[in-house]
Amino acid sequence: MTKVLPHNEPIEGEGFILTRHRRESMGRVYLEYWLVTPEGPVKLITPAQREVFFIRQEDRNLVEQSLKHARVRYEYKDLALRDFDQAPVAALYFHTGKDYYDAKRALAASAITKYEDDVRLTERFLMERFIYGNTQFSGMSISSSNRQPPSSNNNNPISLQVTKLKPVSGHTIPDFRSLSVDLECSDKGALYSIGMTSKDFQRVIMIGEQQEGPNWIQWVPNEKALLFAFIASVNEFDPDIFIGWNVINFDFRLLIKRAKLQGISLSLGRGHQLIQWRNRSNEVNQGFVTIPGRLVIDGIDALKSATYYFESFSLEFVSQQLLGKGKKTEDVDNRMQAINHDFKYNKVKLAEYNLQDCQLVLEIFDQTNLLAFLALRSQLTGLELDRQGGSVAAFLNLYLPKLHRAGYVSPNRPENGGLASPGGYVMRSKPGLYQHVLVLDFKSLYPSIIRTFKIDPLGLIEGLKQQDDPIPGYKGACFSRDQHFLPDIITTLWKQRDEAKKTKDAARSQAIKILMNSFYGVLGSGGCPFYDPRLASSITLRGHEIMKATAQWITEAGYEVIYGDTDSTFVWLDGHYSDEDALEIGKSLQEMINQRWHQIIADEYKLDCALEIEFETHFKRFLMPTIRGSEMGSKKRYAGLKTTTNGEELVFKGLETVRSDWTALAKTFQTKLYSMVFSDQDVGEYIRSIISDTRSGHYDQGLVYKKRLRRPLDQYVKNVPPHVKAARLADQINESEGKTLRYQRKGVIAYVMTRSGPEPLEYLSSPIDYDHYIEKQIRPIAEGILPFIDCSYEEIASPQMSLF
DNA sequence: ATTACACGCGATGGATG
DNA sequence: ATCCATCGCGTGT
Repeated sequence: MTKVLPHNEPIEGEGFILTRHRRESMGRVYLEYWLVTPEGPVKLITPAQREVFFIRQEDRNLVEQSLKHARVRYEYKDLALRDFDQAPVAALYFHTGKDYYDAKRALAASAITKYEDDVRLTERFLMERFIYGNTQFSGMSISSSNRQPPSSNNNNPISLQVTKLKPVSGHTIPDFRSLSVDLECSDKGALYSIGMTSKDFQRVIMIGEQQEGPNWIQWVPNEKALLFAFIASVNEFDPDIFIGWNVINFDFRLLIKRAKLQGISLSLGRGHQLIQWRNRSNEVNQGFVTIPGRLVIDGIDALKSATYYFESFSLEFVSQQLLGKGKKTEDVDNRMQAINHDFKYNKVKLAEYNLQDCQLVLEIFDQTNLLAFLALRSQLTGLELDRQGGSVAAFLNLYLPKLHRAGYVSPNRPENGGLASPGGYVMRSKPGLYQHVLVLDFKSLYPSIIRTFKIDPLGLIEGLKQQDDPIPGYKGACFSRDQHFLPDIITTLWKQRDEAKKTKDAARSQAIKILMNSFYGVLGSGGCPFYDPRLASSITLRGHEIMKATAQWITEAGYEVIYGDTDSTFVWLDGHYSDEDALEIGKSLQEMINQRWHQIIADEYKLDCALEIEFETHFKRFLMPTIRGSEMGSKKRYAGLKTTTNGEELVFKGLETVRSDWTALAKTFQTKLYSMVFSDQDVGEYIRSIISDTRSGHYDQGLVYKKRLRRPLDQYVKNVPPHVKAARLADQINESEGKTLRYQRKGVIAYVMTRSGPEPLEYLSSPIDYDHYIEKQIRPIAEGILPFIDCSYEEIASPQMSLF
């Protein structure tokens, strides 16, 4: 394909929006979008745009006085739009960022209400055109060949002046060119080498004398040359996306720092622009990078946003879990030593190590389909590919353009975070050791309530204007029968998800599920401009009603409901049933409940019912525990035994086994103990053996507590819990030995309870306090289940105890 | 660079007697 | 010595 295009030729095409930028020149604002297209990278430049926000027309005089006083240049225009109080609004337009920000400041000072003054122009431009992820573009070419520096290769991207941008139907996942990057450096941050891999590319740039080794090693004399060689490699490979492990806050952060130190411009952009670093507010150690035309995506962040969860997000741990392979386990201190040693004496080995890390990241992305997931999310929400969180922004992207067309501007966020709304209904439970417990779940309960009862911000406003026959909500809410958007947005997503499930497109189904479930959270969050307790409560309190009525019907059908949480109902079949009988009952309850809800919602509300309950699980054995030291049934904690295609499976919810802050000893013990109880085995001997083996040191490896330090170490002031004691001890020792302090700014601490209190695992010095583990890890677990088989821990344990 | 609330449990540290 | 409110964490949905 020819790269040098004539100037001012018409071009059109289709692509995925990778990066968005706002440029200002000659007193005008332009937007720049970099696209990934089948023909390669394309840069779109929009015509000049105006910044905008809205005010009430009644405030015009005040506003104009204020703006005049602040010497702001603006344009005022009355609009046919209203705010949620039905007051007519006007737009204020600005040609420059300075005027826009000056105006915002001036109006804030005089406490004049502004609307939508925090919508970024790059986003507004796309959302108002209903462009989400992909777009169809047409425009005129801009020749850029004469603007390239001489060092550049022939990868001249296509640039064009946009005349039209349109949404695209369909969801093509672009074939991203991704490059996995990893740095090696000294403990002071001096660079040793940079590794890069892709499907068809591998290179390690290494500082050192040319020597024997694989041809993918490029030798450079010093750090300056290393950085130049890296920039050259990037231009040569021309990646859309850099990937890596903690790649933003470690690798790129360090690259920027070293380049500054060496006085080098780190021009990694597609048009040779500089990479930019921005600090996240309040967080010194975390930030973002901006590279025009390219993205940097961190594997850890990406996995988390796809709802992967690992005990540890180290590259080693995650590779083992996902790929079944990793690198050699290593201690952080020793690893640094090994790298320093290899850099001196074995550079080829260091290069191989460097390359291996790149390769593992590449394989993790491949295995998990992460980029496809992120692209799908971007296509659903219009958010940037690398955006984390952003539920509110996603909602606004989908909702605002529709709201404007319905004649309204967005309200503002509540001043003080807003009042709390009730959450899900959690039934009191009936404790016991059961046979045959069925679980029935409402599928996506909150989205289905929104769909059925037309819960919607606009719908609430319209419903409250004396309408004929609004749909009742809670806390005084009424919803319009026909004016609303959210129910239809969810219905569309729901259908798309069913499609995705049908075609076994797990990434897509997952992305849709997350988005659908985020809508309730957004409406109930003070961080969302549409927050209204009437919206949130009309969802959750309807949920309460549905749960209670459902339980009532099951009771009337002759079965006992022993527990329920938000959208699930646990039904005990008291009596002897075969597996087939249980299955039949489950199905018939499902039928009955679905049928009755459809009936009620049609008869009483004249609405279509989107509620759907599903018979999910048949537990052959089930334990609903009591609250510790009480007769009351517990909530959010239970265990059960169910049959799957792979045999029997033990399920634990909320109990110690699934809690990361309990010891391996406790988890092993609980799993074994429950499985014995569920198969009616005698447990006395097992418990006694666990106690005595613990005391004799047999399980010492399993006595480690791991707990997060969720705040900086010096901010634990009201209380000093054991894990903080251990962390402080560890860093005291680190300091006295001249080592790096490891627990000052959040993290995870591993500690052991000794006779002199909690001690960090890495500096364990006192004898282990076995009594602590027996009393605090074994005993409570035994006491959670023994009463249900008429045993007491005292009786089982004391004969053994008396020997000591 | 702003989805929610409900819940249990162990430890802490001050109050209580 | 015991009680009790609170803290801190992790979890369920």
